[in-house]
Parts: sequence; C-alpha cells; structure tokens
Amino acid sequence: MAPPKKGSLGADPATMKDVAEAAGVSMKTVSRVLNRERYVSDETRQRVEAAIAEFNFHPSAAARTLAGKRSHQIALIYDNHSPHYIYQIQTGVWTRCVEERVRLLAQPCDAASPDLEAEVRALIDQTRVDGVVLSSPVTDVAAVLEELELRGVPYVRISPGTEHERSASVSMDDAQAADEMTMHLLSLGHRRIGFILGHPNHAASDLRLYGYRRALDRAGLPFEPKYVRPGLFDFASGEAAADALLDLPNPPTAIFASNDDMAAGVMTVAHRRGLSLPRDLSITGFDDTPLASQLWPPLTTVRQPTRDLAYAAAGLLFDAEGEIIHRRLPHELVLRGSTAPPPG
Amino acid sequence: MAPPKKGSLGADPATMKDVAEAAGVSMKTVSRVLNRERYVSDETRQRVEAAIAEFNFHPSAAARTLAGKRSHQIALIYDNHSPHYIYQIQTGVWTRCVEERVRLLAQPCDAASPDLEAEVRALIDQTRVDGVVLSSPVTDVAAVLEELELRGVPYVRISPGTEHERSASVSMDDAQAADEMTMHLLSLGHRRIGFILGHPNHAASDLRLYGYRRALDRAGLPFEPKYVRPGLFDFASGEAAADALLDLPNPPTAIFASNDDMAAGVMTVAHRRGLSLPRDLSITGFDDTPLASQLWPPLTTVRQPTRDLAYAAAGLLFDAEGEIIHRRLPHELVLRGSTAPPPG
DNA sequence: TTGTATGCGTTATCAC
DNA sequence: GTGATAACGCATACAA
Repeated sequence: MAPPKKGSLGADPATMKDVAEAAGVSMKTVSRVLNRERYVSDETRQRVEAAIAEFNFHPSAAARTLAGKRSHQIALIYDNHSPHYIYQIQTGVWTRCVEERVRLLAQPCDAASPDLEAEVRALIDQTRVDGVVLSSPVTDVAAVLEELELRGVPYVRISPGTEHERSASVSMDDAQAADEMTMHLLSLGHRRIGFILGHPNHAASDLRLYGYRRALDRAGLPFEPKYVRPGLFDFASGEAAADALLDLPNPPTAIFASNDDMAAGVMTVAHRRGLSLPRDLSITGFDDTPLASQLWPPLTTVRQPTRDLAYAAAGLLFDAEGEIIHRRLPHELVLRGSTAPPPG
Repeated sequence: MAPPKKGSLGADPATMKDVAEAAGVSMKTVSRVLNRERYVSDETRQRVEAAIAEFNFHPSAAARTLAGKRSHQIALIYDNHSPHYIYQIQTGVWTRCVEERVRLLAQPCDAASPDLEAEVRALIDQTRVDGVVLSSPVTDVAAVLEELELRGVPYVRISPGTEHERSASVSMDDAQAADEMTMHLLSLGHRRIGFILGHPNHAASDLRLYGYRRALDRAGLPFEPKYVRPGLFDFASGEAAADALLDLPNPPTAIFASNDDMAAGVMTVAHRRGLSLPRDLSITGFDDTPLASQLWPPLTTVRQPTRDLAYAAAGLLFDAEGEIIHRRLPHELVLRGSTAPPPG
C-alpha cells in the first residue's frame, strides 16, 4: 500500500521541500514567496503559489521561529477585570493580527503578582514573541516595562497611566470626557453632582476625577469631597456609593459613576428607593458594559473607543518600527434618557 | 569589552547547552529534568535545577515543537458572541493550562464562515497544537470535527449540541435546568408562563425549550405556542419578546427567558409599562451575564458552571488520552427576588 | 542513571 | 532573480 499522499488525509502535513520540488524551484524561493519578499519573478511566484495551494501547505511556525528572526506571534498581556473590556481589547488586537498574518498569544495575569516580571520573561524567552501589547493596569507595572526593554521586545501600551514618554501608546482623553459629561449635567442645571471613583489601580480613575473637578472649577462651583465616593468598577460598589450619596443631608441631584457597572448599581438603588428616573435623579457613566447602557432609562455614557484603541495599538507594533508614537482616539458622549434637569 | 553574560541583561537568552555545561551534565539530562522524566538522580536534578535558575533558563518553545512530538500548546476555538461566556470559557481553560504548563492559543472565529475548516487546518499545520477545545456553537460544525479527526488532533467539546458520541465532551443538563426553573414558577402558582427562546444556532436553546415543555407536560398543562417567542440571547430581543408577550390578550404572569441578557430586557419592558416587580410579573433566566442577575429585583437564574466546564474540558484533553469521556457538571437554581406568586 | 548522534522544517548567508 | 548550505535549540532513538 502506497504511503498516503503528502498533505492529504491522514498524512503528515506537506513541507516546504514538497512544495519546492513540485514547483521546480529551491526552498529558498518558496520561502521568498511565503514571506512576500521582493526579487521573485511573477511567473515563479505563480508557480509556487499554485504548488502551495495544491499541497495545502502551511509553514511550520516552530521552524520559522527557530530559524528566523521573527516568530510571527505577538502577545497581549492583560489583567482579569472586566470581561467586556477584555473582550473589546482582544477583538481589536486580534483583528489587526489577522491582517498582519500574525498569531496572538493571550496572556491573562495578575497585575499585582510579584512574579509577573518572571512570567513575562518566561513568555519572551519561550515564545520569542515579536512584540507585546499591554493593557491597563499592566501598562503601569514598571518591572514589566523594564523586562521588555531589557530583552529588546517592542511593546505598545493601551491607556497607560504613568511615564507616558516611555513607550508607544494609544489612549483616549479620560479627563476631557469626564469634563464634558460633567458639563452636560451642569448645563442641565445640576449643582450638586455626586461622583463615584473608579478602581484605584486604574489610571483612568484619577483622570476622570480630574475632569469632573475641572468642569466644576470652570463653572465656579466648589469641589465638595462629600460628593465623591470610592468605587471598584463593579455593580456592588456602585450600589454602596449611591446609598451613601443619597443618604447625605443635601443629596446630589445627579450622580456620575466612573463606569456603567457602577451606574447600573446606582439605578438599582434609585429604583429601590422609589425614585423616578430621571426626574428625581440623573445618572451617567462610562460604557464598560453595553448591557448597563441599555437599561431603562437608557444610560447616558461616554462611549469609549476600546476596540479601536486595541486595534491601533497592535498597528503601532507592526508599523512604528520602534518609534515612540502616541495616538489619541476620540470618545463620544452618548446622551440618552437617564439625565434631565434637576427637580424643582 | 566582554560579551554580556548569557541570560543576563541585553544578552541572548541562555540555551540548554549553557545550562548543561554549567551543571556538568549532558543536554539530554537537562532535557530530562525539564520534562520531568524519571531516571535522574536527586543530586543531578538539583545541580541542573540550580543551573537553570542561575541562567534563568526557559527552553525555546519553537525548538521543542520542532524536535519533539508535542508543542506544549493547545488551542481554544470559539465564536464571538457573549463576552461573558467567552471570558468564563477562556479563564477555565487557561487555568488548567497553567497547571499543565501548556500555552493557550485563543482562536476566535465565525462559526458560520465557509472558510472555518481551512482556518482550523492552517492552525493545526502551523502550530501543531497538542489538542483543541471547542466551545458552542463551533462544537457543531461537522467540517471542523472532520478536519480535527483527519489530522489526528485530540479535541474536547464544551456543550455540544449534536453527535454526542463523536468526541469527548463536557456539558450541563440544560433541559433539566429549564425543567426545574419552570417547576419553580409552577409551584408558585403560575399557569401562563411565557418563554423566550435562545439563539437558534445554539444547541442549548432547543434543550431549554424542551425542559420547559417537559415541566408543563408533567404538570398536565397544555403547551401553547403563543407563549413562546424567538430570541437571540441579547437585550434587544428580550425587550421585543416581552412586548409581544405582554400584548397578548391573556398575557403570561411569568416570563422565562433563555438567558439573562434577555431577562434584563424583559425587566426593562416591565418597568417601562409601570409593572411592579415581581408582584405583577415574575421573571427568570440563565446567567450568561452576572450584571443582569444583580438588577433590581435580583433575577432568579440558573447558574451555569461555564468556567468549570471549560476547566474540565481542558482536563479531559490532558488526562483522557483519547478516550471518549462525557462529563456532566451540575447547575444550580439561584432563587432571588424576581419571582413571586401570580397576581390575584 | 547518563551520554552521543541525528534530524525536525524553516530562514540567513552568501554565492551564482 | 535564484540556489546551496549552514545554522536555529531542542527531543528522539539508541548506546553505554
């Protein structure tokens, strides 16, 4: 019985050698076609491409990595917090990787772990990734940045909170977005605006608070710490903060939560207290979680360009050639039913 | 100037050869220690481990893949639908991979794409993954299963909807869960129970409907098609279905949505219509989205063991050695504030 | 329990 | 434009 044909049922996959022989060229030429190098005549290229298709040939990633300078892989390192955020980030980066014919290694981690630096190093040494995309809050772990620089691995940060000049990065203007949202509430007539902070280890949390204060300042209103409550970007902390704010002697007429999981918590507390929305209370957030934005009344939010940020970040890795470029992408205020002028 | 020390700043990573020389053994022995093979004396092992630590040595994945029979990588193939579902699945599989010291290649895809089979084949040929975990609905794409079998790649399916005997799999009992939930509503006294179907390309959708019908049958109640509405597992389809159900001449006193994004849509419609929950309407779902479950009133849901399923699936890949094993994991009914006896 | 020789399937280097 | 040959860093098979 003849051995099974290469590349067909039950056989080992075809190798470059098979393709080269079939096309009547050397392996190097096949390699050239595969890697889209110059100096291949059109006619040769077509013969090779036909042979590749015929054998259904897919080059071994391992062999390419071992022999070459590139691994055709990049890694996305992220901490586990909001599934939606991660989903957007993964999707954005992945989309760009497909365009670039590069594989994506998803690397969840704990940004607070003391071993993180070692994990990153193991990742680099084992896989020889061509680059790394860091998402917040891993963007601000100095030991990780150091390790990447030491090993000479190009990296891009998404929404870094510190040392902005240290690497290429993409971001949105959190302060400006919070400023605009606060302005929106002010323009409706609100004068007591509650603010719920984001998770303390996310740089965006500070920026959003800053934007809130800046808008108040510009409007000539005093900043009152009692209207600012801590939060953790989750539903429960939104509930707790809302209860605290609404229990104040002179409660706010609007609450601005730093993300919309927390804003959903605020809405829930409002329902529980029998408040009519948005007549009795205006609520706004940032859209980490599309579901929350759809609730009744639809939440007024800052639409974050998370997916686009991730796509752009991967793009910088491929295009920027080590140049330190910063890209800022636009956000969008989505004004919906959850805000209205203050009562009375 | 002396060349930088191997394994230190700015240098190439150390190789097995460096480690072997430092430990005074052959490369083969280092390899044995790395792969936890037997027949290494304790003393030798310790010397080697010390050298590995000293050089901070991490073996090249590419070289291991090329030389060996294993790639120490598995792939997770999933279609992009619910971020939460994907998150749970990824986390579960990833946790098991870490235990097994294996890398995870996350492979999003479009289950409806005609090229899917080719993508899977390219993945296999290029990466030589040691195994594949399929999550619904890719579990039911026959061409993909065929390709995996042809190439001899072990695979495990999470919640497959078809050909259950074809491969190892893990699942929960969707029909039983829906049955129990329907029973809960029946036991509260409901006799007109609306049902919102899941996405038609998910096998669980049929099973949940089946469970609903089975419970009605057992209770001696007729199945009335007008109380069953289509859905797509998202908020908007839940809203639409709720509106249709509540517009019926004899509207249901309870609505059972096939997931809780849709249940959140139902809640929103109820609020919009001025219904008091759960007095005027009882609502239940399946917890695809933790946020929805937290809404006020807290949603009564089936807690799905998604993460555990994923963990178990990866486990089968590593432990089952090709045996076709089916594992069924328990669900849990979480009874909360969104249900009550029917009005009147 | 340990070591030696060979090859995995590509890319890099240099020659033509 | 194209080809020959030597790496790449490890696991395998077999020998000791």
